[in-house]
Amino acid sequence: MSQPEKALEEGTQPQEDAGTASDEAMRDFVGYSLKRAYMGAHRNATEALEPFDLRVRSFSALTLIVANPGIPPSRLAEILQIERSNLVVIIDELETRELISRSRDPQDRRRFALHATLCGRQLQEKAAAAKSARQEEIISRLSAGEYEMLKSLLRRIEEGA
Amino acid sequence: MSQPEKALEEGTQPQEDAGTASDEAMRDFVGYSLKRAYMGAHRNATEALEPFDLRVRSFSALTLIVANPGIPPSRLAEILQIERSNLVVIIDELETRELISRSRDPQDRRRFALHATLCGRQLQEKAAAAKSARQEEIISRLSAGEYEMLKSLLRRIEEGA
DNA sequence: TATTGTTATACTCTATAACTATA
DNA sequence: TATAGTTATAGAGTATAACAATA
Repeated sequence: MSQPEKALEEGTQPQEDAGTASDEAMRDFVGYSLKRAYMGAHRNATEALEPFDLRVRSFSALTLIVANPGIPPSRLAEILQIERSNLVVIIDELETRELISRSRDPQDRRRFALHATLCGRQLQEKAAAAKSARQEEIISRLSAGEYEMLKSLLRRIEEGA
Repeated sequence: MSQPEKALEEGTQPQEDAGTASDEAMRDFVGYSLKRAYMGAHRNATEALEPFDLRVRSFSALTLIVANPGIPPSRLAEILQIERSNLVVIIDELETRELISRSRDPQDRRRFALHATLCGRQLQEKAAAAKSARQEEIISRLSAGEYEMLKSLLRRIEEGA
């Protein structure tokens, strides 16, 4: 489809001038553009969640617990694609702040069932609204159709990788 | 444009069933999909570059040095959006492997001018070809038009953030 | 006084192994 | 024997402060 070497051969000719240095040579690697877009969105989200004392990952965990009451940590780790061992500290913090509760699953006492508390649901709702409002600043330049297209294309990239 | 809370209210109704747990509640946050697509692409790229003993970041640095001969580390750090102090170790490794060379800029002796060696250019070319071939596996499901659209949309997300 | 490259350091994120309790 | 949760730890990646050389 695209030849990344192209930029080096015909596009920007290598020049002995540091002032004109650009990242054009990396732009044919879609991962490069993905990373930069992700980094920008992540910075944006981090700032939006800061007033709620939530990091992006703890917000994601809280949101998924609100949406999936009773979810066990193992399933949550699987969805978030992080190690169970690394999820523990996130859950610990959410529980300490009384945003979620841990209770043993009666069917399988190895498992915990995670539930958001009323306080947790309320915080999640406010944080989600703030995050959405902030996200609007980024995607306001896209039409509704373009936004749906972007999500669809990202989904296909994700599934292909 | 989109209301992330929607999924919780009308889409997937919170069910006391861990088996049906999904990440649908996070899908209205474009950063979530961006991260997953980026992570997949990064894993893919890491694997493609492994035979060349290059990490994604050192490949990016080498590629930009090949494309921009004489670029100083400060400009390279700026383009890659990393701290100068963290770039030092990357440049050190590329120089130790004799893929690039450091020489003082005669105009401004504070600066270095970075150049790829012949060996460095050859390795970059081979690695870029392997990375592109591997990338094809991901984007082969997209038409040429969709691929260009994706890159354009990512660019606009990046610029808006 | 400001900038470039550098070192040292700390903090976050991620990955792995081993343990316990349950199945 | 296998799985869920947990602990400890090591490795990346990232951010900050301070310094020497140069402008």
